[in-house]
Amino acid sequence: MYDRIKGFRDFYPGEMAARRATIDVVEETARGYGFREIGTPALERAELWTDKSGDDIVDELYSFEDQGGRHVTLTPELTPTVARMVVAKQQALSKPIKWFSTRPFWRYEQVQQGRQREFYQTNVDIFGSSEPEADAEILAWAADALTGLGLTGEHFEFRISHRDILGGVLESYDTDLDTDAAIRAVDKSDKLSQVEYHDLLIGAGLTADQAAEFADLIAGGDLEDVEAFADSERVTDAVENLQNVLAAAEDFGAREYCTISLETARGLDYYTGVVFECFDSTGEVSRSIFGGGRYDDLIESFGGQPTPAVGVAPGHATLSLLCQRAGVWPEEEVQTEYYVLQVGDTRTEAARISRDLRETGHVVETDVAGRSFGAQLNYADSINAETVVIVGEQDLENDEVTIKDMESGDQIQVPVDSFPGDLERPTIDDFE
RNA sequence: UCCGGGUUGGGGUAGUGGUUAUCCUUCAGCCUUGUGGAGGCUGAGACGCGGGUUCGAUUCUCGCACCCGGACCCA
Repeated sequence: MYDRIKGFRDFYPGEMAARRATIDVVEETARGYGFREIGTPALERAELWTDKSGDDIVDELYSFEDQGGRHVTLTPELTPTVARMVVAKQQALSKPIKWFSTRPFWRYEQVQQGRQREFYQTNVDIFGSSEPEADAEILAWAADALTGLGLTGEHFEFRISHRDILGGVLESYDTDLDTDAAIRAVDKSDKLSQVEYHDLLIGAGLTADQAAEFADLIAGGDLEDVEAFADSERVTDAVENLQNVLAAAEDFGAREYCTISLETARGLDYYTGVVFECFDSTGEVSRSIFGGGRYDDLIESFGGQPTPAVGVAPGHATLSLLCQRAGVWPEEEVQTEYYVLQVGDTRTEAARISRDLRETGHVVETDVAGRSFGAQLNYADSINAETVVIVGEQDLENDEVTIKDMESGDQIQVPVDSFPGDLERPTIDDFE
């Protein structure tokens, strides 16, 4: 016996069937918006990450030197790869560029609930539009994908904010402020006590009074208050942009899932405008389900023409947790439409029937193990076969086969020549 | 990297410093070359790995691996 690698998972057919159904919903929703699927390498040059984030990040990468002496890494996220792809063909690609992909990523991290070292994400991005409609379309896609999975507004919410609101309000204090530290404090405020939160803000350079005032303002989430308080062009523009995105989201059917939450900061990295995170409304899944936002500077920083971008990337592990808590996770079982049961030397006829049934797109199994009647029926039951076609020597003597409905146990003899005939989905009901 | 809790056939479990490790389930075959979801019989299958203590360790002990939570982190 060999052990699995920690943080890597096997998916057996039952669970995989549920995952496949979920991925299909998410991807079909993206196709419906005209997002086009792309394929990307598992391995990239490590410089894609170390150049931007420093060598410390290597600790969290599955990176190594390959036989050609290249410093490579399993990709921990899609964004740099997509940015590279956009830059490489920037002139050739018609805008806006709307891409999606579902695939695994790898990070050497501590394993926790909803977080493995190999994990799957569906990335959905729009490049080449700075209009609020692009942000709203990302939100609308995410909302459609989740509702398509059977979730409702009772199960999830998008907490939405704008990077320039926090930054702009902080800027309006005329003190020497560590803005990044303050934003980091806001991002963590959920998990901190009020005292700890205020202490962090004070540590970033605010006075105690300012910290309390700032915390109240941000927690209040009232855009007009914020705008009036900061009284700066940057904040005014940000508020207007956020309101425009929400207005578009209204038309796109996603507004009802959005809550303004200025405490949502989404880290510090490449986000530049609207940011949002999806949360479990019941609070049972404590961390955010996924996040997204606008990153208008990234393409340029990868050597391309300035190109606005907005995207989101739901992880399938947290998505699965959310669906399970909500009771809408698909049944974890395999499905089979027909089992063609052979008794005696009936392979030729059984094969013909199996092939005919598969022609019309059905899942059809037949015996490949030389098993007895009882054992075959047992197996048919175990694979959830809906209909069993018994091709037996006795039936064939009368030029018949037996159709058996597995749920009711009812069965009926039908002429072998008329099965499956022209029927798309023959069941016992067609012959009674 | 750190903290807590775990690990006995495929799954779920009982138990013990010393005979053949308990029970349920599962799987395979048979009873039954013609009827699964009922029964009977037969069979398969486990003390996570390594070191230590001991005459003897699945049991005590240490380390490691893996699992479940959590902290940090989260591009």
